[in-house]
Amino acid sequence: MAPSRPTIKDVAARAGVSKSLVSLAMRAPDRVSPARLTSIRAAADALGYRPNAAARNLADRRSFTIGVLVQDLHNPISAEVIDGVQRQVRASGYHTMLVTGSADADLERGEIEKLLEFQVEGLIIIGHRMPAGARAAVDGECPTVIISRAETGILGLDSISNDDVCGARMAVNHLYDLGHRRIAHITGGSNQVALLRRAGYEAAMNSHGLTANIACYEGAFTDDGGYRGTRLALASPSKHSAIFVANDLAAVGALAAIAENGRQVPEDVSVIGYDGMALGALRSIGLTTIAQPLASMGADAADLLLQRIGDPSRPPAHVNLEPRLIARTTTSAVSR
Amino acid sequence: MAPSRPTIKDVAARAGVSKSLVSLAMRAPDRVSPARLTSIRAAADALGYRPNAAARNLADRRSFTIGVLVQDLHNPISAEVIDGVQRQVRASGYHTMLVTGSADADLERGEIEKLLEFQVEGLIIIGHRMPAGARAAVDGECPTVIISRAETGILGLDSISNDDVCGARMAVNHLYDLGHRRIAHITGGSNQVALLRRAGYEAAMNSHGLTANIACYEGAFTDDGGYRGTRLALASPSKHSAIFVANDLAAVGALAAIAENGRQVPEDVSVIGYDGMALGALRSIGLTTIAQPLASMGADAADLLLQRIGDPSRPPAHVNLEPRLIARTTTSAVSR
DNA sequence: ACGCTTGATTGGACCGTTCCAATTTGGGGG
DNA sequence: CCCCCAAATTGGAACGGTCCAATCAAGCGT
Repeated sequence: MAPSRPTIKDVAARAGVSKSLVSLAMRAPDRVSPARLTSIRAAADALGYRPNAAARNLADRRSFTIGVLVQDLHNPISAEVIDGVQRQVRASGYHTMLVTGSADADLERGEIEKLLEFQVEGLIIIGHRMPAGARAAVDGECPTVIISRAETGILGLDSISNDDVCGARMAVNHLYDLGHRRIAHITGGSNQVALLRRAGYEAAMNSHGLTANIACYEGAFTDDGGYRGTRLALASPSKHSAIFVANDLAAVGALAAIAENGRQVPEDVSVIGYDGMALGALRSIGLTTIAQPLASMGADAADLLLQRIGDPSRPPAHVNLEPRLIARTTTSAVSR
Repeated sequence: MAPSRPTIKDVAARAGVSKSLVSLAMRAPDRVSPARLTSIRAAADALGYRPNAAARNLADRRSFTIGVLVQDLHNPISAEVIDGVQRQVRASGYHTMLVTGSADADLERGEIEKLLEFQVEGLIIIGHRMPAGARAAVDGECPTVIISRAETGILGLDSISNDDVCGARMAVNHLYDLGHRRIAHITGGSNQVALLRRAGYEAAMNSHGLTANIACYEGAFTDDGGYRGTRLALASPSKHSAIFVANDLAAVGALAAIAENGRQVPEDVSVIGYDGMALGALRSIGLTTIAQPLASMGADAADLLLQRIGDPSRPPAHVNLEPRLIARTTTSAVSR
């Protein structure tokens, strides 16, 4: 019932040649005579031959595959980064093997282990968390690039990130240019990324001479975090005319808090987020935001990785891409 | 520089035993004497030994891997389905290899081909489009389950879907129970899924004796599609008090159209979507919806696949899961 | 015609495992 | 003590490819 897939040997037999020639025909068609080539090809698809990757990888001692660990598949941001990675990886004749991380560090480690067992030639980690166990395992064994916003070059790995400090300044500058002075910040918690964005906010405020107006409210990178932080901000005596929220998801939460408070966006309060997730572009939301160049980050990561595969001794590089402002409808000039 | 990974042979040498014993120790530790086991293990991790999956798969003639093709990674729905698949697949000792489809049918076909070369033991396709070229390739070669809302058993494949007709009726019934009678439907276009939902809407309207009130407006499964369809609906002379939109994304577009029209949700118009995407749960949106049991669909698909792997001759099964209503804030009793 | 170069083809070793038949060990019972 | 059996261990043949050195088959210039 299970005639098990035909092998190169079967093809050879049917075409009346040696298996070596079949192998050659597959890899370098121009090195076998046209006549043989034809009959080999005929035999191959008469039999429905499909090369066995395991055997090929074993013999080649390489897999032409690069592994991608996505820590949070639910984050819509991941999809875009993956697109970028795939496009670039494919263009170089490599193939991609995707694996999802999870809160469970052991599972995550297991996934990486699998990837390594499969002899991936490189690893791309998408997410801002360095898989704990994986670090050691990966280190020095397999070229790795981490796409994240944090851990800037702390490890000896290549990394790609967006420039959070710069992005945060862009956000503040945008509001400043619109005439806002009482600009509050809803933080994203105490993780690396959130701290950088906060630092950028403070730096920009300072450079505009608005040191006295700096006001940070505790939030988180979630709908709820933004909602709660914003309630705090609205309750404060200082009447903020604009709010820079640590990420888009939280900014959407901020919108809810503002509406609940009976104020209008952007008439009473302007809101700007960070990330550029597709969600913000929806008509009902129209969130102004600082967009990370997600696809580029993916593509650059792939480039970096391929370079390192080519030259493992190259010193680790850290690429920090500049995000860009997308002005939509949640920000407007301050009203007198 | 590249000492290339140690093999089972290196471990054997270092532990002073034969490679066969090392192999055995890895697979069935209890069949090796404790003393040897200890020294083998010591040698293994002194060397940082990691089994070579290619070699193992070759020798075993199986991969313990199942391939997953995700047609639209950007659709947040995919992530949840994948979660379900992974959980179940892992529980059975299998491993998952994820691959993304794309608009380009050739690329998609290529990805499936790769999966098959890797000797995956089964295939799960997430998406409502049957990868054109893949169909033939896959057919009869590799157990396959398709998770989709359409193609109900048309193919000889196992499939999982949610019951769109039933879900649409639930949506209408919910509105009906709230006292609504002038219920409009914004369609999702002319694809299979959209048609089923529309059919469910019409059936429900009929069974409530509201045949005369049936009103479908052309839309699409996008933010914009919902927006446009809803504008049509609002412009019509029949004053609809409630709108059932073909999916959540479009429902969010509907919300925008309604707001733009100066009406309130749910006071003036109730809105209900379909899918249950996470987005709808955001505070700013609070969309009432018919939620597909995404994780269950994934898990069931995995189960089905594993069953079929166990018994390839089992006749194809089609599981149609019932969705459930999640009432949030975009629907309320009709106001007199 | 003839040795030669060149291109086409082949046989067999090898990649890192698993598996099985065969061999070695280690006691226990008589 | 020796014999026998079970448990522990080993050697070598697959698995399905790739690659290389060796063999074969043509042309070609002189």
